Amino acid sequence: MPSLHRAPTKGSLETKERIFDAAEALFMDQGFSTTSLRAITAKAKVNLAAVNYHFGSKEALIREVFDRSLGPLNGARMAQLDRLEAVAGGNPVAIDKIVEALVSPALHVSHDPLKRGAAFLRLLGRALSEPAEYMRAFLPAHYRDVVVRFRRALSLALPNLSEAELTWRMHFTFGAMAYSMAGTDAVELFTTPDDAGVDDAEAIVQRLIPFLVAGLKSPTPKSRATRSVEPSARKVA
Amino acid sequence: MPSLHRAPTKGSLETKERIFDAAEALFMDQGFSTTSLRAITAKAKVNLAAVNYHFGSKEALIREVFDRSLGPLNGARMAQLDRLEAVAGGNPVAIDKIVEALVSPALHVSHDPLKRGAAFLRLLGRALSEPAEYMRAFLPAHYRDVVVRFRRALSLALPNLSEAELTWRMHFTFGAMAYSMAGTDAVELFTTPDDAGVDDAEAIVQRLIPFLVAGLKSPTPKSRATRSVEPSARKVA
DNA sequence: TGACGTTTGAAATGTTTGTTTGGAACCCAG
DNA sequence: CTGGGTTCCAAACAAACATTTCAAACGTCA
Repeated sequence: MPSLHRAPTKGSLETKERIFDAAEALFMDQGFSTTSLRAITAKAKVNLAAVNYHFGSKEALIREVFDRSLGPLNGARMAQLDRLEAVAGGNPVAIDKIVEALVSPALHVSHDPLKRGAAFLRLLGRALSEPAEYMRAFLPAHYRDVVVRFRRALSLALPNLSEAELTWRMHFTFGAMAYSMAGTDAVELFTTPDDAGVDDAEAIVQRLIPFLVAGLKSPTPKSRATRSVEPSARKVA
Repeated sequence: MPSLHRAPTKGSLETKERIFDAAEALFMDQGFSTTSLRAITAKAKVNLAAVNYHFGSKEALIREVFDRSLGPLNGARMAQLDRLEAVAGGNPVAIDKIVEALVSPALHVSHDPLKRGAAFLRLLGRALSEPAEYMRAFLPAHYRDVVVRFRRALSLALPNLSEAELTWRMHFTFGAMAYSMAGTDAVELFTTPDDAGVDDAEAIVQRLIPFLVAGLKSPTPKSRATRSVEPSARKVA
C-alpha cells in the first residue's frame, strides 16, 4: 500500500487529477454503471491499472468524484441559509430567498475550482436516477442535513402547508431542479431549447427560481390533508 | 426467422409476455443497462435464449417495452387535449386543464392492461436519464408531437410568455413530472415521504398539477426577453 | 401417423467488465 | 552509486455479459 506523507515524486498528482477529470466528464454524460474504467483511463491517457492504484476501486472513484463536489455545494447552500436566518432573526425567511439559497449555489460552484463545476450539476442530476446500490449509501448522508434545514425553513415560511403537502412540493422542487441540471442529455431530446445555450447555468437558475417559488406558494388544492401532519422527518437514513 | 401469420402454438404468448413483464419490472427498478438478460429470464422463468428468439436482441426488447406503453400514454394525452380544444373552440384552454391532460393520463394508464401501468411511470422517468445511445433514437419520435401540441396550447393560454420563457417552463414541468415518476428509488433517498405511499400515483398527480400550474402562470421575472421569440420549434429531431 | 414449422433447453461462443500481477522506470535520501 | 519507496505499464485474470448454436420437444396440418 502507498505510504502517507512525502510529496508525490513525478507526475502522480497529474495522473490522479487527470483520472478524476476524465471520470467526472464521462460520468456526466454516460452515467456511472455504463462508464467503464477502460473508457476513463483511455480519455485520461493513463494506464488501466492506474485507477485501482490511485483510488482502490471504481466505486471509490465514484465516491471521491461525488464528495469533492457535493460537499462544497451543500455546504454553500446551508451557509447561505444560515445567513438568511441570521438576518431574519426568528421570523420566517422569504420563500424566494430560500429557494435561491437552494438553487443558486449550484451555479456558483462553477466558478470555484476551474470552471468544471457546471458539469457537476448534470452529474448530480444523473446520480439521482442511478440504480446502483452504492448510490443509496452515501447520497443520503450528504443530503440529510440540507433537507432537514430547508424543510424547516420552508415550513416556517409556508405555515398553512401541511407536512405531507410540503414533502410533496419539495419532491417537485428537487425534481425540477435535478432534471434541469441533468439537462442537456435528456432535455433537448424533445423540448429543443430554442436559444439560450444549455451551458448557461445562470439563465436556468434565474428562470427556475420564480417557477419553483410560485409552485411552492400555490394554494393547497382543497382541505385534502386527512392523514398528514407527522413530526417532520421520521427515518431519514 | 419466425414466419408471420398463424396463431402461436402452445405457450409462446405466455413466454413472450412473461419476458415482457419481467423486463418491465426489472428495468423499472434497476435501469436498462444494468439489468441483464440473465436476470430477466430468471425472473420470467424462461430460457436465456428466449429473449433473443422472441425479440431479437436486448435493445429490441427495450424498444418494445417502451413502445407498448409510451405510445398509448402519449396518445391519451393528445386525445384529451383534442377534447379540450374542441370544447374551447378557438379560445385558449385553461392552463390547469392542459396540465391535467399532460399529467393525468400517466395515471389512468395504470388501469388499462392489467394494472402494471403504474410501474411504467417510473420506467419512463428512468429512461429520461439513461445514457444509452439507442434511447436518443426513438424517444424523441414518441414525444415530438406531444411537445408541439402542448407547447402550442400553452402558448395560447399564456400569451404574455415569450417563446424562450415557455421553453424553460416546459423543461421544469417535464422535470418535476419525470422526477416524481422515477420517484421511489431516487426520491426517498433524502426526502423521505412521511406517509402517502409512493405507489399511490393519483396522490402524486393531484398534488403535482397545482404546483405546475402555479409555476407556469407565475409572472415573468422581468422583461428579460431580449433575444427570444423564435417561430417555435426549430429542429425537433 | 408423419412431416413441417415453431418453440424451448443446455451448452458454448466471443466480448467486455473490474481487478490483480510482476516487473520496469523513476525519484530521492543515505 | 546504491537502496527503498513510489509510480507506471503491459499483460493476464476471473467473472459477467449478450448472443449463437444445435438438437430435442411440441403443436398443427396434411
